[in-house]
Order: sequence, then structure tokens, then C-alpha cells
Amino acid sequence: MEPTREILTACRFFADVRGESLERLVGMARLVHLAKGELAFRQGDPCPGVFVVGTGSVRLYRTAPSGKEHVLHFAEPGATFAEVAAIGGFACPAFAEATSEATCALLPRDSFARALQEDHALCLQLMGSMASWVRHLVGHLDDIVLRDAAGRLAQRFLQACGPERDTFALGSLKKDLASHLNLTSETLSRTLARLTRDGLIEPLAGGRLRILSREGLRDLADGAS
Amino acid sequence: MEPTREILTACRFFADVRGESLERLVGMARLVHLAKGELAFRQGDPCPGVFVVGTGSVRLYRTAPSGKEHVLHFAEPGATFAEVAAIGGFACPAFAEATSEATCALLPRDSFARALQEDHALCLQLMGSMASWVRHLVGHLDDIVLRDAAGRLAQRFLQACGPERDTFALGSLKKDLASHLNLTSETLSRTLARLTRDGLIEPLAGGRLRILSREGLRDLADGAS
DNA sequence: GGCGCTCCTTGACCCAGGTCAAAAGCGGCC
DNA sequence: GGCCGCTTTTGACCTGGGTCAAGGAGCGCC
Repeated sequence: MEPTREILTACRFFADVRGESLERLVGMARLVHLAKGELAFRQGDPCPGVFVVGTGSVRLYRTAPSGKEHVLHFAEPGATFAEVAAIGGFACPAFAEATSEATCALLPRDSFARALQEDHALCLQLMGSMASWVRHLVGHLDDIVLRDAAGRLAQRFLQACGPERDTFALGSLKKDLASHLNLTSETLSRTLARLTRDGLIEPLAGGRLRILSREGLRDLADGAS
Repeated sequence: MEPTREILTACRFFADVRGESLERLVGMARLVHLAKGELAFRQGDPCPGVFVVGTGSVRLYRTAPSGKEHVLHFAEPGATFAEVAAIGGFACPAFAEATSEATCALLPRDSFARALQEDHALCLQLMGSMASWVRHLVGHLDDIVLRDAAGRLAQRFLQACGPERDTFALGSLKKDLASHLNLTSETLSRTLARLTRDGLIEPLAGGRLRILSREGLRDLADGAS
């Protein structure tokens, strides 16, 4: 199978796009390869189109004039990024840096926009995806606004490992996770140590963690100090 | 003109919706009246549909288990709210409280969803609106993450009055503005006093403000303390 | 006018989390 | 193995902004 088809079919966003719609997307897609540390685009660049991550992982971050940076999102395989800018016709709102060697399918903005114009099913699909993304953003916003450091971590852990499994991987450098949660890496480190000391989590090999007390984490996330 | 038609045509979201599409929306719309302090819905309620503000103003806020609340958004005449939940099929993500007597048009969720299914132009419209909303959210997120109290205020003021005029109204209680910016009203009050003392702004009658130095505000927003 | 709201301001104090600096870890690579 | 560059941890200290408490100030209502 062409690699772009494989990437697109593995993507949640396009999971239900089939037949002619899918062919059209596959037809316009270009394969983009990123070396570790390479930027797919910079904040303020014109948006090249929608990226769909096939392998590797891409860190989306914004910077302030002051130099501080904020990690908005980690795009893992199956995720998309820059779709909002592509649809809205904005400049790229962030830097996109591969945190490991990565391959993406790129759906060029103009072709993609044309496909949206003409393909109602695709449009509906995307609408739903975008709504989910908004919901996610709002959730993240009030993680940051409404919870303290421990609460944010606890919340993150509970989400990261879902209701079933009780171990999971961090999936990024700790300093990036820290930045995503609007913490410094020092505070993250200290908080992690505290949760471990309190017996709520257990560090495993390979940057994985095991949750020992969902209860305890939930309490923290709900604001019990 | 029926009041709902008037409300819908005044709304940016539906500004380009005309003819049959518009008739359909007008046809499904119900007029909703809210007394001051009344809730249109509560966080967690099933989403009744898309609200379009005609008159008055609605405060959208979320609360944490700890009791802290965060004002996500002020919906003024011409704005919509709950559209994301309606489209994505989620529960209401926030409380919606009228801060003054308000009238809204309500497009019931099911009818609206059906219209979306069948009306491609409407779909495209909404896609663009949603993209703008995401952009706004991301901007707000990093106001909160990347700027200090004075920077957030400065940014807010610059946006609120646009590139042309140099006076504007706060448009809400100071404590709500504070909550929106993730500050306490005490800090807001102190910061406002400081900006006034430094000659960057000037308080006017009726809760209006005049900007005296765009320069100075820009510096603050850009992180110069 | 006076009374009772609610909102806003100001002051004194405090603390979560940031900052700065110094060790550890930990691969990757010659 | 040993060196180098990174990330992470830990410690000591500092500070922006939160908290608590006490007045004003505006305003609707009797």
C-alpha cells in the first residue's frame, strides 16, 4: 500500500472517510519526512496544509516575545495538526518540531480546501473532529486555570492511561510535559517525587508509570490538597 | 420581522447564510428569554442546541470541584454559544448565565444537526467559524500561560479597542473580567491602579477606559515588566 | 434621605511555584 | 571504557499573585 494511504486510513480524523473521498485525499497527499529536531513549520508561516502523523512524534509549541515557550500539543501517530489553520486560512499558530524522526502525510491547503468545498461527507467528518478538539482545548484550559500542580499531573495521568490499564508511558521529555502543563521541569520533578512518596504512583523502567491509587489521584485532581 | 430572523441575520456566524438555508434556520428557531441571573443551562446538562444572542449578555463559566470558577467567554449580541457541544453531541461544557436580561434564538440540536447534514453551505460556514473559535481559544490559552497579570490586561485592552479607537468599555463586572483572565479581582484592581499611575490608561466615567499609550501597553503585553 | 445591597479598592500577610545553581543520571559515540 | 552533551533531580531562596479582612462607593428602594 502507498505509505500515504496507510497513514490516512490509520488516522482517527479520516477513519470514516471511504471510497471516493478517501481516494481524493490519498491522491493529493504528499509524504513529508522530518529529521529529529526539524521544524515542519514556524509560528507565523503561511499554513502549508493539513499534516497527518504516520510515525514519530511532533511537538507543537508557541513562544512569547519574552522567550517563554508553551507546548500546546503532542501529535502522535494517527493525529493531525495545522488542520485548523488550513481550514480557517490562518497563518501557522505555532512551531511544529519533530521530537523524533517522523513521517507525515501532508494534504496541501488548496487541494484540501477544494475537497472540503465539494465533499459534504468529509466536511461533516471534520466538523465533528474539530468539535472534539475544541472540547479538548477547553479541558486543557481549565486544567491549567482550575487545578494546582499536583492536580494537573493527577488529571493528566488519569487521562493518559484510560479507565482500563494502570500503566502508561510519559511519551515525551519531562520538560516538555512540564511546559504543556504550564509548570517548570523542577516543579514537575518535585511533584512526581511527592506522588511517588505518597504511594499514588510507581515509576517503572523506560519512562513508564504505574498508577497505584486512582482514588488518590482523583482526589488530587478534584482539588483536595 | 420576526425577532428570530432579526437575531440570526445579525449574527456573524450566519452572516453569509441566505435564502433557503436561512429560512430553514429561522423556521426551527425558538425565542428564549432569560432574566438577569437566570441560567440557560448548567455544566453537564444535555445540550439543548445552538444559542444566538440577540440582546443582553451571557456569561459562560466552568466550575471546579474545589469551587473555583473560570469565565470562559462572554457572549454578546451577535455571538453564539453551545454550538460546539451541539455539533459534537457533547454535554454542555459550562454554565451559561445571563448577566443582564437577555433574549436568544435557540436552534434545537436535532433540527440543527439535520440541517447540517443536508446543507453543505451551512456546513462550510460553520467550519470557518469554528476554526476562528479555536484560534481565539488558543490565543486566550497562551495569554494565560505566557503573560503575567499586567501583560494579560494590556493584551486585553489592546484587543478590546482595536487599532482605531482609543476608548472602550469593560463590558462586564470586574470580577468576571478578572476570572476570565485567571486573576482575582484584587489583583485586577491593583494592576489597573498601577497602569493608571504609570500613565498608560485613564479611567473614564461609566466603566470606560481610554488608552494613553499603546506603546507602553504593547511593551507590557510583550513581557517587559 | 437613609438603608442595604453588591461591587470595588486597599492593606497586610502568605505560599505555591518559579529561579538559580549544583550535582547526579544516562545514552551515544569515538 | 571514557568523555560529552543532554535531561533530570535536589536544594536554597525569592516573588507574583492569592487570601483574608476592612473600608469605601455606587445605587436601587423604601
